Amino acid sequence: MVDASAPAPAFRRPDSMPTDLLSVTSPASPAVALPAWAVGPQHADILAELNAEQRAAAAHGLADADARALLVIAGAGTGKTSALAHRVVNLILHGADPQRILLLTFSRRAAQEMAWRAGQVLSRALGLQGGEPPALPWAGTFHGIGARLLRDYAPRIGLAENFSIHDRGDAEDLMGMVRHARGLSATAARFPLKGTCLGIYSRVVNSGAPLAEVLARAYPWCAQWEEELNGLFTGYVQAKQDQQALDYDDLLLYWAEMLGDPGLAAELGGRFDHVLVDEYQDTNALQAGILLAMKPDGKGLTVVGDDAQAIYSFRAATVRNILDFPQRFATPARVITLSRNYRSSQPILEASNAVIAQAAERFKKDLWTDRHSSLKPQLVAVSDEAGQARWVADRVLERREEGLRLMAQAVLFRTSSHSAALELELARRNIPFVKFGGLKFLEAGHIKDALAVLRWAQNPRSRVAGFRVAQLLPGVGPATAARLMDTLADAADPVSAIAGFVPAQGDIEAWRGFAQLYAALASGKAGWPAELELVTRWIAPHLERLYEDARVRQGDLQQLSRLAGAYGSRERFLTELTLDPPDATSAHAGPPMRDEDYLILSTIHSAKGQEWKAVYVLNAVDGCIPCDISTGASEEIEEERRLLYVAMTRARDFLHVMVPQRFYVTQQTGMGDRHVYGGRTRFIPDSLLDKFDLLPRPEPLEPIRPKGEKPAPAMDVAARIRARWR
DNA sequence: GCCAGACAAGTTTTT
DNA sequence: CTTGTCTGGC
Repeated sequence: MVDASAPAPAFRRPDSMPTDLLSVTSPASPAVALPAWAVGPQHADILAELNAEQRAAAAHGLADADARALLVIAGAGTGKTSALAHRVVNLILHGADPQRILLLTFSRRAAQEMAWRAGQVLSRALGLQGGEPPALPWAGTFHGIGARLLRDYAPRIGLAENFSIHDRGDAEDLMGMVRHARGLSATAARFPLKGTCLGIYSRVVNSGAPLAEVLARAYPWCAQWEEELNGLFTGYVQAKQDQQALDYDDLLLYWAEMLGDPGLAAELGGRFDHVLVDEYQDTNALQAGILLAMKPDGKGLTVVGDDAQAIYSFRAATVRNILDFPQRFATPARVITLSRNYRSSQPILEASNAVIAQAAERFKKDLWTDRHSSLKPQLVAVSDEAGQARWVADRVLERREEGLRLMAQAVLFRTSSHSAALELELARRNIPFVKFGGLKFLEAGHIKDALAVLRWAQNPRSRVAGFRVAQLLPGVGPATAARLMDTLADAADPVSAIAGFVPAQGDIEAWRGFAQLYAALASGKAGWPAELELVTRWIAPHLERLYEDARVRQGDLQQLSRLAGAYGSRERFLTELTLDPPDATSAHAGPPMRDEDYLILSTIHSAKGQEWKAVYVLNAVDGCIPCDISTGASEEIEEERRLLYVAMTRARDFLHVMVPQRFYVTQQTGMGDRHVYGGRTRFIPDSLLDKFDLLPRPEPLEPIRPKGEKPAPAMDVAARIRARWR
């Protein structure tokens, strides 16, 4: 048994990590138990700075000895983080042990911010000056906490302690290998791709629903493969266990299964006096099950969320979790609603409220604010994406002239690729930006290659890693790699097995070089992060051979090396990178300097929980918001509506909703690019137009016509654009 | 039997 | 840009 006070292996994000500057930088302070003198009635009254609703949430169950579970419905910008942080501090001031408080958040960034805020409040309450406030050792994501608990309990549940954690890509690769091994890549009718298979599998695990139901509801086009999929998943689970690997879902699933044992459930539940969960609307059935198993009577359980901001159903999150929460307990939970918005101006709030008011089912709450303003949000008609990019860039610069830093402004969009035109425009004008969401650093092929080498050294049984690495060598393809992994599976000593392996058509010299590298890594003599240098040096010539743009990729590897120095060991590096990948990409070669100013570009999903003074929402047209893929079931439409609501409520003072009149879809070659007239998003119908300032200020349209045809008269186009606004 | 390279197709959102 | 499939060459 590892003591709960042991330093958290998976929980400290190194300060020097480049992406860190994008979030609140919290000093990673060690867990400090409060001195006895600090606990008592003499502390400052921290609750005085809250409003009545927040205070009720922060004080629930303390003064009045009300032991019910607590549900806090916290609308956008209502000071949710503050209320939660104050609750944590209040608990501590009333004698709760910080080591026994479990704080579950949606992202690591949110966890850090929460821990930091709580630390601030606590310092103030205790009148601490300077010095490090006590930290919350058990603040993290469900997945992160799961990983940590599983490392602790591994010996007791028959799990290898050095289990690998597969990220999405690894999991897909393994699924692909099993898919192939079972002959499913050569079926007459096309079998679902490995990514789709993993999606289905993940959905089954996270929703707890039977495969047939998941197929019918979310993957109807794969329904004919139910039997094969079932077999595939059996093989996939077996493969994971054979190589001692857990995927993201397993981190929750093993945790939940562990709680199925009454003894362990009592032990785990008893380990924490208080469990607080943020963003509860985005948890799934599996996560809800974990909470219930840990706190069956609801005592000590607090969940906070906003059903109007549920945007993760694709991850099997269900808004039912929050809607049904009060009734899950013998004594129903207490519900407190925070409705005072501290973020947005009155007109922005009104427009956002109007958008969400059209939603079908929700906890009723109309947010209010006293931040009056005469400035309505703008609904801006532009010709097309290029015009949109120019308009946004113009406005961003204008605002900066007015004194609003780039960092106080953000551009939000539904899909990562929607910012492409804008990125070009920004680059052209030398406006620095950082983009969140979309393809990540770690998903690039060459980064995965390098990490696979390390992962393979860490866990020689990792078939996914070995399979990938072996194929970097000239003359080694899937067949040889598979043979190698088979040989290795039976071998007692992986190092000599690799050294002794002879690739039939491979380059013997190249193979020897790799065997030496592997031996060096396995011995651990080089130490960390020197090991990564060895890998980088070894991999360079291979990248040269495999990729056209090898030089750029070399640069990325150096970036990886820089990251590596901040972690204590190879194991930590791999684990933390998997659970908390750097989530920003930027136009710069390296990360921007700390004092540099840059514009934020972000998917709406990644913008959750954040706010900016000025917000630009791109492509508010049908087909983008709602996304044309998600226009099937009405539930999906509702989620897209909430997505727009989330985007709009990020704005404090200025909100611009962009409506390009013409939107291109790239089609197959030969037919040329097509365009669609999606029209303004259905979530802002005519009846809501009075909530906005309309800016029909279209850019001049380029003629759109097949070759050889005369351009349409300009007047036609202009009339058409006016007609859009009626 | 196996690899490398060419070609086509599918690309939402994320721990 | 990546993944899957097909084909030519060893």
